[in-house]
Amino acid sequence: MQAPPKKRARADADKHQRRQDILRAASQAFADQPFAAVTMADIAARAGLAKGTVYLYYTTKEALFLQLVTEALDAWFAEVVEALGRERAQLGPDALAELLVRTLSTRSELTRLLALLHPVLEQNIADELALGFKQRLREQTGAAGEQIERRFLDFAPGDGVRFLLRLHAVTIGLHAMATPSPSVARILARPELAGLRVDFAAELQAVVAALLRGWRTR
Amino acid sequence: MQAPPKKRARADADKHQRRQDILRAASQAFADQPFAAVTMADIAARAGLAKGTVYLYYTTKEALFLQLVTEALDAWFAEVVEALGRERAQLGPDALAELLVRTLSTRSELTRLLALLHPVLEQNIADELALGFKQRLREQTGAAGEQIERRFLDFAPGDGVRFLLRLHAVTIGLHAMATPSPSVARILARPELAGLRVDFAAELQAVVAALLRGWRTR
Amino acid sequence: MQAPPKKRARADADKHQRRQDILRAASQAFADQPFAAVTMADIAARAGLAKGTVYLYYTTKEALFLQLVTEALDAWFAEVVEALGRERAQLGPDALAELLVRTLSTRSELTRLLALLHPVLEQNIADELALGFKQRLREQTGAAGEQIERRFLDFAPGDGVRFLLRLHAVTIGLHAMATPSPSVARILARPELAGLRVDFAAELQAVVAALLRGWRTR
Amino acid sequence: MQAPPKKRARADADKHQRRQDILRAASQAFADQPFAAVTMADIAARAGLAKGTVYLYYTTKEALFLQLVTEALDAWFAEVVEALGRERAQLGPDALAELLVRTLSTRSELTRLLALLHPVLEQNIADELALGFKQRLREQTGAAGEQIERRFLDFAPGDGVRFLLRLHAVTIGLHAMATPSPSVARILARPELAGLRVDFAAELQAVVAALLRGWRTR
DNA sequence: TATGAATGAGGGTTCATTCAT
DNA sequence: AATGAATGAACCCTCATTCAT
Repeated sequence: MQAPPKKRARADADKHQRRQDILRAASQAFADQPFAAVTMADIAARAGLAKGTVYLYYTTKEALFLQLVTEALDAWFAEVVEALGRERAQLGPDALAELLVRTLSTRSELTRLLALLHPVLEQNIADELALGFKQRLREQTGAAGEQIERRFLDFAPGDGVRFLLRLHAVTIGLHAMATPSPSVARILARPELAGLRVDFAAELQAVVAALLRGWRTR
Repeated sequence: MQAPPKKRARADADKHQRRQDILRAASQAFADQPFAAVTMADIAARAGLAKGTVYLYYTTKEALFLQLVTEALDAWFAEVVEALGRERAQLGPDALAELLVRTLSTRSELTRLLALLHPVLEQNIADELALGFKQRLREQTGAAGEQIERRFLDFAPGDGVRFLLRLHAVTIGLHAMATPSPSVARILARPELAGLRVDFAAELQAVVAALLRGWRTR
Repeated sequence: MQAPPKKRARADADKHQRRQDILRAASQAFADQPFAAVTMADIAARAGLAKGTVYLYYTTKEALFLQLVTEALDAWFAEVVEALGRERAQLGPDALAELLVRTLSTRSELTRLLALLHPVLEQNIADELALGFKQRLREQTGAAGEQIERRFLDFAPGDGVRFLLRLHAVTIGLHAMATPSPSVARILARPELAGLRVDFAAELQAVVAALLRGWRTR
Repeated sequence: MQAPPKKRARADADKHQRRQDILRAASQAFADQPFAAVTMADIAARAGLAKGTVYLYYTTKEALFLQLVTEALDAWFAEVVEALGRERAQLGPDALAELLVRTLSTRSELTRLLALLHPVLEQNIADELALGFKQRLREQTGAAGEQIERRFLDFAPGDGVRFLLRLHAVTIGLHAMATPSPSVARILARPELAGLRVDFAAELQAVVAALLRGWRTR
């Protein structure tokens, strides 16, 4: 009982499709288990490919997931830019925070990946790949940052990028705190520990709004 | 020529001392390598003990490091409380942020451990241990939170704890972003990517100050 | 259906025995397959041990087999020295060659290992191990060399060691040529290729005798 | 920007050229790394061909290198025969040895390949190929052997071939011993281990000369 | 004939943890 | 309480070879 070999991807379009297939397979595998538990063999199997084939498209496991981050970030940036573009007037701190939190809190894959980005994914990738990722990040951050600067009065030039980086940090941290292990989740269910529970979306909203409200150093 | 077996720790004081020895050994080992690279064998050797002995005092590697976090947090809370106690008057956002950042940015072991806490340390510990840790955390957070509430005008009751949790999140996130892998560090050295570099202390100061400035929801 | 864990080897004697057990297991596995085909898992299984346990006694596969060479060489040197000691008078080239060939050609494990020694075994061992091996080799070669010098008139001081090294080389080379792959063995069975067949013992005898006969430079 | 597909080799001359190109590429790749480290992909790239194309000309990696041995041997035999032909008179053992050693010790590719021949190259080739190689070897050995018999008084008919096979064996063995791994080379640099160092050319000269000197069984 | 995408077997090694002594 | 021998799961990646295009 074995799947037939995949058709060979000769044209660029086919290759691109294959990369996408692998990415989808990785995304699926990542959906219900932590990064460390996802094996390349599993990804290959889900994509209907042999193990070695995956390595034709991604040189390492980290490189593969870095691409996943890239695409998830792209999608998020696109949504943010689009949403901001739809706004006619300036946004207040709460409205801006709400827009960002809404787009982030529905993207749990992205937030999980962001938490992985620095301690794991960026640890085993070629310089070239890292460079590409960072340059793209700079561009996206730059473009979205400018867009944000136009929608939020208190932002001076350059503040958009600064803000996005800080949003990134807050997202990472809150995500970690809001995602307890099963064991810890049980503990936190106790009433007396209610104060330590973190609701990702609510906290993110609160923190980002406050950050924006207090932005101007005066 | 081999070290003689350690004297048995019978009295409670001896046992406590042994636990401390192990903790110091772990701290040393952790100082110059990442968590994953620290082996229990290494810790045991540094403590002059056999591998098995370490397990008499800490049931898992994670439990051991959780204790390390506990002590590092204790020390930090103590310093914060002490420093706040020394202040006579109310503190402004910048001053409060400065106090917190100063005490945090000099404790790199603590910040590294905090980044590990949720994704790693809390993954493999007994419920009992997790409970103890969280309860202590609640107490410390509670006490320090109250103290902070007294020093910062905009804080309402309960805000101290909330703020500390958010500080925790920001610390985790900024630490991750400010600690690139060697490969990524090389990349970020390029002038055009200057905007993506994160200076832990400076950013923490900026974020925390803004957070405090914008605290009051009105 | 699983073997019970081996009793723990605490005493030095027990540990030595365990090393021997592993060595025997490796020897068995090596008897009917080439080095590359022997897996550490196989060796462990034959020794009734877990895979990891083997690594407590030998740090790498190569280190393990280097020990096998060591012991096989020890045994051969012992036999040679003993046999030479039994001779009362000087030996002629043919007699000396015969003695050496007899002791070598019955030790196919040794000759196979010698062929592996330089291109494989010495490739992945710690300097310390390599040093120990070479020093022991020097001692054994030195002792056996002196013994030989006493039994063969044409040898001047130092010639014993020189001769043994050359014997080593010839052994390696002839063994390689006398051990064709199945495919090549089939080919060489053809009558017209009879001239290319190499009989290890016969050739070794001829070469060594000639080498001795022609030793004196004069 | 990619190299265009190579023009198709239709004429026999073209095909022969392509085989030569591949051989040259393999030779280059083999020059600075061990056999195992040379990949077929590397060879193909150096030859400006696709991986699959190489397999149109050589069925396996071993077959390719066997051809390399063949050519290197051809060249050596040619040089030897030519050099012997230039000699007018008989050669003494030292002179004959010197001639052979000179021609061998400058051909490190050949000696490296010979060391590979039996344990590696002859392991994975079609019978047909092995047959061709052995037959050619027999012819070359036969021709060169006869030539040598004419130049060395002590040789009886058939001795030339016998001698060449033994020369082959000695070459293999001494090459292995004279080519230590980096680690072992470090070890052998110690003064007390000087006696175990093997200088390929010097040893080969000594052994071959002795072999010749002692040739006549009487 | 040329290409290069696809295949998939294959194994040494680490190390947290256990438990006999 | 201390020891340290024994356990065994876990896994990425390479690369010779094949074969559809």
